[in-house]
Amino acid sequence: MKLLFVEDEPILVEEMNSYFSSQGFVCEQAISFSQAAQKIHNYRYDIVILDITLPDGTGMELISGIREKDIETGILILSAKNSLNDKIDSLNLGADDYLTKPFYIEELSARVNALYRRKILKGSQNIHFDAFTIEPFSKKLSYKKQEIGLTRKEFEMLMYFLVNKERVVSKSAIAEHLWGDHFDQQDNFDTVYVHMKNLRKKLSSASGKDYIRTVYGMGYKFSC
Amino acid sequence: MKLLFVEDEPILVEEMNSYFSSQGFVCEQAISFSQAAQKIHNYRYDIVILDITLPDGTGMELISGIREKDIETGILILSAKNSLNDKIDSLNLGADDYLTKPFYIEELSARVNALYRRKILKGSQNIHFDAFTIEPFSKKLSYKKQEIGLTRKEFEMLMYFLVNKERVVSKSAIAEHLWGDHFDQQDNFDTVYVHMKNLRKKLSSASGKDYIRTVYGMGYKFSC
DNA sequence: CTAATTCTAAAGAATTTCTAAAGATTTAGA
DNA sequence: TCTAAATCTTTAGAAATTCTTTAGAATTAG
Repeated sequence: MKLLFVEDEPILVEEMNSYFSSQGFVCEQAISFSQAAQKIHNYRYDIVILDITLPDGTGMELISGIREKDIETGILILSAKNSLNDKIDSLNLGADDYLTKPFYIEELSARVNALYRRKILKGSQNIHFDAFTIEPFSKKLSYKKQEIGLTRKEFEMLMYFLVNKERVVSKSAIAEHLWGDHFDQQDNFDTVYVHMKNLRKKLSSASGKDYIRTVYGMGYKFSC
Repeated sequence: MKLLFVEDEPILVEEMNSYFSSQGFVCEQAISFSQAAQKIHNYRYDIVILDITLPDGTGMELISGIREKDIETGILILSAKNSLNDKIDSLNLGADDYLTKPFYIEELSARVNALYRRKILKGSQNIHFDAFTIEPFSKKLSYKKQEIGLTRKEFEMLMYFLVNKERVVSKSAIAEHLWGDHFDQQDNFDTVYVHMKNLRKKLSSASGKDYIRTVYGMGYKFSC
């Protein structure tokens, strides 16, 4: 469970960091909207805690930016001024909760945990890597909210890679997983090659990155 | 499970020593950064407990030194001053946990054990020798975080040596292990020689050390 | 029946593995 | 101690294997 703090007061950041780290959250921080935007662009966070009063621009844009990329990220707004307008605007844009400074860390924690529980309940057994989201139930892959059509074989192949992330999987293991008994050892791997190529192409042309590496003579390895 | 205490207060060292020894940890100590650096260079520790306020230099360098060598070593920082900066810096550099002096030995123990559990969970079925790490599932060899590409035959040969560390293995044993039935006694060992040479070269050009000694007329012996 | 998916086949690119030969080192025996 | 034989190292390139890509045929699903 990954948190991002967007906040420029180091002491507050540190306090949140240590508090949530000790609760088992993985924490990162950004001290400006631009830095936050960059981090959000490159990674995926489960909950973003966002001080909208930062000096370098409007936090509202950041909120819509997050929502554009990924509907599942929880957004919790911090605000120094108890402004009704900010509150309404940010909730309208898609924030999930709102807290006014100053606050007790325990209250923030309660709200973050509430968000966290909601996310778990909502059945977010979705799988994420970088900015990709996989919805196993509907067999859908998307990159930053944009759906990428995968065929069934491609989807199964990707799932198998994700289960075996960072491990080398042999072609026969892949074949066995995709075709079961129907796959003969005598068969050649031509069709594996073809699906591999197509899956690679779809992943890389969406993200610009390569995820599946060939380990010559041994198999393939998925990393992210 | 091997611990290293980097600490210059003899009483504290003695206390930690007896406490963790009785828990089954193997303990060593260094009373300065330079001594610690030397020990870390020569051995591999599972967890390093590091007082960053030692007088002879910056502990930050030591942290990055450890991380450069081996990503899996746990690092726990002790600090006399409750300095926020030290904490942030050291955590940023790759320390795993932080504890402020003075502390109860029980709290340190709890944190060390937490680190230990995390390490076990992380699948430490990885194999280490000197600063080399082998990840059998990802078929990866690395030296101080840097990956060394091995071909399949080289990888299998290295694994065979590690299983038979400090023993003399004959060429026919190696050949049998690498080629199974396909290897004929009538065949010559030319190809074994070639793979041996290539493996040796990769190991030595990464580390500057030779690990595989020729035992004339009998075979080869791997030591580290 | 149509469209999408899956598979086949073949060319060629990339990488590893093997072969062969020359040179170096070690051992054993004179 | 010297020499010949045996064993090992190294090199370079040939051969074999493994992988990528393409295009189109066969199959399947809607």
